[in-house]
Amino acid sequence: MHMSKEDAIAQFAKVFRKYGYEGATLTRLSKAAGLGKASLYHHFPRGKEEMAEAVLNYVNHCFQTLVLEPLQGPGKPAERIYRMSQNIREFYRVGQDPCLLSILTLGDAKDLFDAPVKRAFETWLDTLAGVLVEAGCKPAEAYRRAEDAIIQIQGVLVLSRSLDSTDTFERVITTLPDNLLKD
Amino acid sequence: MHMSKEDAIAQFAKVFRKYGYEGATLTRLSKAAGLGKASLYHHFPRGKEEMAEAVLNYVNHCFQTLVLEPLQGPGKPAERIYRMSQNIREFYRVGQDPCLLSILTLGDAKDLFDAPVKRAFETWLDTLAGVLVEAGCKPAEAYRRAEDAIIQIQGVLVLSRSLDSTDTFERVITTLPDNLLKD
DNA sequence: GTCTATACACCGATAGAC
DNA sequence: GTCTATCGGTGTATAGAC
Repeated sequence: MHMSKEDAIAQFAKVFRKYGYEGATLTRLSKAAGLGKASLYHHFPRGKEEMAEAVLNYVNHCFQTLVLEPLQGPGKPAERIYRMSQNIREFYRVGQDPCLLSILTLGDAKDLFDAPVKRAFETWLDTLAGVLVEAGCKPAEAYRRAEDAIIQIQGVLVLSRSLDSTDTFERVITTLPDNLLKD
Repeated sequence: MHMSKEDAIAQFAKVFRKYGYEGATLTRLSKAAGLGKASLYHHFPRGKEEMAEAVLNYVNHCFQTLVLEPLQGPGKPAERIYRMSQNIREFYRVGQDPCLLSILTLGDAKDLFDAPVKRAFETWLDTLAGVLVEAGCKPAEAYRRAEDAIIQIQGVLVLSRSLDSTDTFERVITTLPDNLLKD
């Protein structure tokens, strides 16, 4: 391989995010990896489905590092939430990248990946709500606010893509910590 | 045709929403319309792209009737916003239907439909902001709140689909009018 | 206006040379 | 480990009978 397997998977992620599961054809994946189609099967014997699994694991790993670990790490709750917000800005490239998880809820991919996608969102919800409880929120209120934050992020990704603008994404990310911690 | 052209287009809409533009194959569209593939070309000579255009027009028309007209119609701003919220609940079938506009921002469809999709969101934003101005908001604040409302709706559609639950959708729609009109 | 049959490109996947 | 060549299937689209 010209690039490492992890680099290839990172390139695959771009293809799956942009075209969705059905639109991520072996031709596109092959070009993204700089390998012939047949060569992909040496690294991913079960084909496209295995490539998508690898992408999902890779993205979950990035998400873990950039979003979840800052929330669980040291520092005051407010600082941790600020760190998460800044890293979310990076993770979604200022709203220019669609969320891979949400992409995998469409078409054939939904049936293949609904369990891990659901788990990923639940983990995010629980982790964020945990920090808010630590900051003094009652559990029910913390969970509601965590939901609202994730809704805001997913929503602004859709709107940014539709309007082809990063302004609203910036605004939402900037105001996210205060919205979570208000009162 | 067993069904009217409009009925067929409504069936097409389900296919495009569920599978995306690339995943909406002629075989699936053919089954949805109850017609052979070749027959589709009698009604939509330019093929799949023309079918997607028809779906977009149809959905925009439904959206106009259910969401925009209530906002522009008679009654106090608060009543109109409440009516919009209830109709949004219906329009997205309590969060069980993905937003067709957001679906068309992915893959090949993005290049084909980005202009009309952008226009649709801008119209929604402007109409909603107009009502908030009428309710006493300053224009900048009204626009910001309109953005937040649409972000919430798009976001909760993603989350509802990912968690396979309608609870959060119900909560967001219920609290939407108060959030828009608070203070 | 709908159908069967078909054209041709591309799909995911495999065989086998190197 | 990567390639070319190829498979069977399906994609979009068209021709022509009825």
